[in-house]
Amino acid sequence: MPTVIDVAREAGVSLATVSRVLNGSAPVSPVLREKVSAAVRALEFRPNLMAQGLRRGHSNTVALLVGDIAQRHFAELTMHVQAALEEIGASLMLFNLGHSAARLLDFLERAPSMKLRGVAIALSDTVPAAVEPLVAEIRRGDIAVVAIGQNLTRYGIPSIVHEERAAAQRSTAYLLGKGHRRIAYVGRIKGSAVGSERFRGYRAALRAAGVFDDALVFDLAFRYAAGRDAIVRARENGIAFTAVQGGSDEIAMGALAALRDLGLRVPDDVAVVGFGDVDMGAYLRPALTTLSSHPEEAARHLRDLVVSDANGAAGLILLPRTLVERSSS
Amino acid sequence: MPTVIDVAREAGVSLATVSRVLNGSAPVSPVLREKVSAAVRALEFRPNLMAQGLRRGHSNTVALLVGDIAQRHFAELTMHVQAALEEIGASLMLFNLGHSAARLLDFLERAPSMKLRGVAIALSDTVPAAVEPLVAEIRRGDIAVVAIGQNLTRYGIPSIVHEERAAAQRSTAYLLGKGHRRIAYVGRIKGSAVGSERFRGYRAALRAAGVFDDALVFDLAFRYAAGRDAIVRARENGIAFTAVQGGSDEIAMGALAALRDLGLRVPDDVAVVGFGDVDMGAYLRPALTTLSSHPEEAARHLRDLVVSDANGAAGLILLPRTLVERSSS
DNA sequence: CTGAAAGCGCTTACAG
DNA sequence: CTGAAAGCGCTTACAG
Repeated sequence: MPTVIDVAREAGVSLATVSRVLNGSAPVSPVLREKVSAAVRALEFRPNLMAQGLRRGHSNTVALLVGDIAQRHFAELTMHVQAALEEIGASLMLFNLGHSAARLLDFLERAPSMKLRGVAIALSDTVPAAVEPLVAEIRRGDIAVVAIGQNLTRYGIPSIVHEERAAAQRSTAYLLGKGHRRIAYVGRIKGSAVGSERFRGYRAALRAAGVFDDALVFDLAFRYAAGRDAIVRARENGIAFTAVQGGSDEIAMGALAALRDLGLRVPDDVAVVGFGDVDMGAYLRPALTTLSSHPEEAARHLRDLVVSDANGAAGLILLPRTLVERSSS
Repeated sequence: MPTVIDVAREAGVSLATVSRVLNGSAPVSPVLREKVSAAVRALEFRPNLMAQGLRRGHSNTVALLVGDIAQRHFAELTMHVQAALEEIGASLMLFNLGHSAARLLDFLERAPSMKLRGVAIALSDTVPAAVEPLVAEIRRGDIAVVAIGQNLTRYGIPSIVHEERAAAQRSTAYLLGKGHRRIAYVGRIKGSAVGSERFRGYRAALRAAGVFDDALVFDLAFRYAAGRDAIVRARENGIAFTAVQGGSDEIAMGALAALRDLGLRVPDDVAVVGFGDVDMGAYLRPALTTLSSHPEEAARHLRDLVVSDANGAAGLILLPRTLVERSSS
């Protein structure tokens, strides 16, 4: 692998000039610039990223911490984040937390030594206050820290979030508008900050209509199993309902399967609404009514925050969700 | 951030001793070892990964190139690869190719300058021969290159693959055993090496039974849409069949939706079999019959190859698939 | 077993 | 506009 020394020799200039041409960090005469460019091409030179990183104090890598990449919306987010970072020449380091707060803290502790360009925290789980000093330490190294999907501005972290409470409220109101009064909520998952946020919207809508009933709220396992188990258990306990608001599309899909197994028709006997508009939903039969998500937009905002070195602001960027009506409701 | 110099000063030893204790690279007397450890703890020292990488000649990051992270099985693979790499203290850099060969070549060209520890290529798309010299160049830098999901041993790349042809053949034989004679294949996707490999197994089974019919082979779009479009088009063209072998679970899911839309019952009118056993399949109704995948095992093998610095061997590791029978067939 | 010194490949004051 | 030199923070021969 050729180094800047080789390029300098080939071009007949100093190391400094090579570096200046490469980075455009200082004016260089057209003659030397062309010589350097020719040498770079001839040698197929590419700067050693480790050396560059050491010297500059940071790499061009952004770490994305996701709550659980097995969940569809995190996979979609990951895809868009990778693409958005690529636009600014940054690489994506992926770290899957698997819903573990311990793993989050562990990573944040190690982050300063990694010399990252940024850290994006994408979690639905409740984030412990212990992250605050760790984030402060990371920022001391001039690393951008951004939250996606959950509002962490209370820890001074700029956050890009979808509306959750208002969206769930709107969705529940939609079901109320269709005449439903017994609407179950599946997905106030224990430890999920986002899940309980959505729950609050659901509850607000039902309270406003005077039909909130705690017996219709289920917080069980997670993903498909949660949806299925909630339906099965409700049946066992003789709890009646005519609609289900899922805490996620995957939970709603699990509910659809359980309803089918119990011989209930959707939407005739029970209407089902998901959350997140995961691509699969449109291909289910009945297709899943849901609330949209905008991972691509979130990724774009993340990219911009990394570029502008967001630290300091700790602003909140809010992405709206819209109801996507399909045949399950 | 404290450096080794700070640790050395704190411990009253030389830099070399600090490094030796940190890396266990040479014997150090118990007394000094303890002094260094104490200093490391006191200062909460963590080695600068950029400096370490520059000096050692490589980082501890492994790049995973996936064909399309939007496809479920790539997301699952990514999850397991991240976990497996973590066991050896390595980080995962994720690069999504989006089925673009140009992007693959581009990444491989840049790879040597990244000073990675390894590159894992997980693609279903046909890989052009142009990768061969690029891979050779990468290896010159002592970076392990491994293929997952597609046999690239012809380019000298050790490969971890699932059986494809034999599995598809077995699956098709299973449908034949159920009495089906008109079995459609959806998923010989243009440019998909893995897809056409599966197709060959399907064809072999049907030819052995003397019932292969090219009119029943569909290679259209990809993912859900492929399955849906194939069914719709077959219907429009009056092509009859009683079973569908999908080139992937997602394609099969699209087919299920289309069949439902056309008023056909599964499995009574048409049986459907997928490929890959993506988690969603078990929650569909009817649940999807499919062929298993073993991403966790693949990730484990990858980890081992990275550790043993696989280059040179170029062996083939074959993972078996088994038929997972559910209600769609 | 231990330390002083060189060097990995860059970038950036500093001096001209 | 240009170059010689220092230095980012490690690791590893080399000498003792």
